[in-house]
Amino acid sequence: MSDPAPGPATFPAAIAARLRREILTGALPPGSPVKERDHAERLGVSRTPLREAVRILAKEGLVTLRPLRSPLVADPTRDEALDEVAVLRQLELFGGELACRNATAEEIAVIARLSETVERDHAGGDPVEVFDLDMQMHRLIVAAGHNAALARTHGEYLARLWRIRFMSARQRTDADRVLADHRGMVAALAARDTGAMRRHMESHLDALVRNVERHFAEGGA
Amino acid sequence: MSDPAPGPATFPAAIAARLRREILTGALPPGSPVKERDHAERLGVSRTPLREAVRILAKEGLVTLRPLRSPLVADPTRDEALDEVAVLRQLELFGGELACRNATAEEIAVIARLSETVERDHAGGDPVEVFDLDMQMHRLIVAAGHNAALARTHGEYLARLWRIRFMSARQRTDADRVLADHRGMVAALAARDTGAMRRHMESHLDALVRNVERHFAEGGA
DNA sequence: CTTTTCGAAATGGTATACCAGAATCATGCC
DNA sequence: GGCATGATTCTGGTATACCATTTCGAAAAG
Repeated sequence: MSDPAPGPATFPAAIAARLRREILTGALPPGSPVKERDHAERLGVSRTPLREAVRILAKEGLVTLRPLRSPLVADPTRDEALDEVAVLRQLELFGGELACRNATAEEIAVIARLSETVERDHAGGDPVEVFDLDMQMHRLIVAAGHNAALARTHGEYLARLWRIRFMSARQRTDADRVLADHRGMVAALAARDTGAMRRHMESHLDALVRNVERHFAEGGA
Repeated sequence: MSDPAPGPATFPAAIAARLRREILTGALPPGSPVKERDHAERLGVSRTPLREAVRILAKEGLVTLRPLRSPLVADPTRDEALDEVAVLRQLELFGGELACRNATAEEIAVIARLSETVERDHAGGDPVEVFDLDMQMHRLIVAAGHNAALARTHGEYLARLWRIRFMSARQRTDADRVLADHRGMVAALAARDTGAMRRHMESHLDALVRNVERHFAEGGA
């Protein structure tokens, strides 16, 4: 979420990254069609790689495919979003448990440093930047569990929920409690205390559920 | 796993289904390259849809993509497979818990009927058929949890682990304990007893872990 | 004025031609 | 004889042309 307008993206993954950014920032609003020719011309690329990029985004759940029709930018309902949060919760709790068991000292140190960075930059830093750091921390914790399949699937859910998380988080930051959760998670990880880790992660994830519910209650798109 | 040699598959999903079957049955052994031109000609289809089919299989984890190289039929190591089983375990346990809470009476009845079918056909029936029914039962239980995201992700893991599960199950059936687990799961579901459900599913999934470990210990491919 | 119908434009799906990088093998040098 | 090196062949990546279906507006019937 930093590059402004890079040159013509050549690989499908790069095209997907660009479209993903446009979707997540709202430049491509939910429900809008993703027409192959239009976006291909706009991005200075052929239909073939753009088509593949759309498929990548579809697999991530950011766009929904319709046979013989234009794909649409995904527009999950409240219940669908909560279902995804529920799965994310299970994946992340499992990741935390594995991290307590398998994380190396270096990984713990990196996570602790990142937590401090978030805490330091929280007040003055760019909210988007802080939000990305927060997500990166969760990703690192799961990665520290040393289960590649879990890390991959967890990453997919994070990507799919990025926009909702972002729009939920910017409404009310809950800054103090979020930071307290982070501190608790880092401490639990350092102590390899799976019970404490689970408690702090549950607190964190419960807050996410509340944020999402409030987001939709306030007519979020 | 029934159609012998259908006519030219026209849609990518159909092509993917055919390739999937060939991979899971071992016709395309793990590690073998999936060359676009060869298979496109063999299946009487162009490279474009076949390419998309390969991407579908890649997302399912059945083939691994390499930049500028032929994709390979996936050949997971023991640890990778066990990692995936561990995630499947979490997903399935969560599905069982949700099923106890959200399943309708009709869904419970369907699952109970299927369990009886498996039990009846187990002795004489085709092993492949029985295996598919077993997997279908797990799929139905998770689906009864009424969490679409969970069902989708769980289905992906089932597909990815199909071959290993199949080759593990055919070695030693563990028939009696498997059927006992099924009965226990159905009973727990009917009683909406999440604790009992979890215990029986854990028994089932522990057996799966043992099967996979034995499969690799015996030099499984 | 509303509704239906027909046709032109648009759009996704597929086939094919072309391009760039990689693998392979023959050849020549050490 | 072994190894580096080069050209040929093969393979995935991309662009483009063609086709089938859908869509949507205009025109005509009610």
